[in-house]
Amino acid sequence: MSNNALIEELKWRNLLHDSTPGVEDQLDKEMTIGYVGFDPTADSLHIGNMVPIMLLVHLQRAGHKPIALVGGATGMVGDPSGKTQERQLLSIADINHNLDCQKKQLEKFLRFDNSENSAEIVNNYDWFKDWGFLDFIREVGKHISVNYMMAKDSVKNRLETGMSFTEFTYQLIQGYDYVHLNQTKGVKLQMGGSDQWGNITTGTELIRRMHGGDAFAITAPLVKKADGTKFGKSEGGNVWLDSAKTSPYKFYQFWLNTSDEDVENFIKIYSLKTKEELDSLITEHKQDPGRRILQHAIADELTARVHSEEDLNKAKDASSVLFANNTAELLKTLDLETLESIFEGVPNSDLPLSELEAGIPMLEFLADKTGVFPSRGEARKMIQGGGVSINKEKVESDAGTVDASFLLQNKYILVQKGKKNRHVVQVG
RNA sequence: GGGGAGAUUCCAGAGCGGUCAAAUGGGACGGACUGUAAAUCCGUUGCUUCGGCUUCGAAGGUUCGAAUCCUUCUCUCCCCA
Repeated sequence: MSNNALIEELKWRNLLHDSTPGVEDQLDKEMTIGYVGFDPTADSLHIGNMVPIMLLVHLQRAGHKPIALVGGATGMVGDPSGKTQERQLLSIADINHNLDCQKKQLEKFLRFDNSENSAEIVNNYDWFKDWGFLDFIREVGKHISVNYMMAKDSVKNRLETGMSFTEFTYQLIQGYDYVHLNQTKGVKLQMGGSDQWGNITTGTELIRRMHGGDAFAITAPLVKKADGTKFGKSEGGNVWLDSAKTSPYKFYQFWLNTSDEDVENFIKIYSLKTKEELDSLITEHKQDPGRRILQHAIADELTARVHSEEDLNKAKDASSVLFANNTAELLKTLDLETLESIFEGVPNSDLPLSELEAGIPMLEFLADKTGVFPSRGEARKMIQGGGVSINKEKVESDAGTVDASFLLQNKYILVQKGKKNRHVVQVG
């Protein structure tokens, strides 16, 4: 077996979970066309989806051709993999909307330049829309036995709780995608998360039985945190790539807060830095973990790549003002423009100036008026616990009143709940 | 169809007539310590104008008083057919 450079790279980056025999030879032999499928379950991709994206990125950087498949057809059926319950079908309108959104995001990561290994985006709805049910079961269904399909984990795990025929069919639909791409575009590699292994091998099996050609597969491991909790969630839920759903500031903060235990693994998976660069960063980081060199490196690189250099700078400025100590005085001196750029992306609420001028009791301000706390009782308890600051000054008592004198540049009030949660009240 | 067990605050799980807004554990959140890390320790974890108010599957009933007793209903689980 050869030591293909791409495979070696995926290995040290912990991006290789499983692969079919012979992939290395195939990659050595010729420019290989590989694809990854994306499920249009949401109108944005999230950082979990970025792992298969990285597979495509590395594939292209190694000189091969990446294809991103958006699942207009598969999305209509619903992938049962890893699901314990039948999925709710999405409406066609939702699917189309989601597809469009995801396409735009995918375009950011890959190179589209009409060169030989230029990336491509395809939609499996295009080749499924004209198939009739009878044609499909005669031409495709005949090649795969129900026994084979039942043996897949995605099906086996649902035998107890039940599964619709629709979802049972899913692997055939996805499997046929591979057949189609193999026949029409010469695609010989399918990649994806390890949960896709079953679906992918149905594809290679179909190709083998229908046409007898070569077809290979690579999967990446599921990203996990060292403490066993789910990766890619922050308190607000998923960490999305869409800046409207997860602001660049929050995105940057998410990565900056990566624990020491995880950061080495994550940076290998997500960074495009070379092994040498990463090794030296890792060594440096270990000498003084308190500087959080790796956390800064991954947060900088990803915020810039997913959003932009400009967004990164704003996120960093905001973070340094919002998190540095003793900035209460500094905060008051910042001009409106600076304040606005810092507060961009920080969770916020609006408050009419007239109400503020009349003076608002502290608890009412924190709970009813701004929604920083769900109830006054909770706000009171948090103040008693020393967890609330306004404009970076600790709130000592719940009896105070908030009025116009709290305004920064006549427009904003900064509320902090605990160490990490910032909230901006916009008055006007 | 027959028999049995159960439904408690985010979860698990105590409570079995007053001392129960409800033990304990987990989670979550906050504080201290740090490095916006981990571990650890401490605190909070129904709402409140702090007088109270609304919670223990649902609806009724017994009682001075019910999460706890009774009736009906709904749902879940297990065993036998």
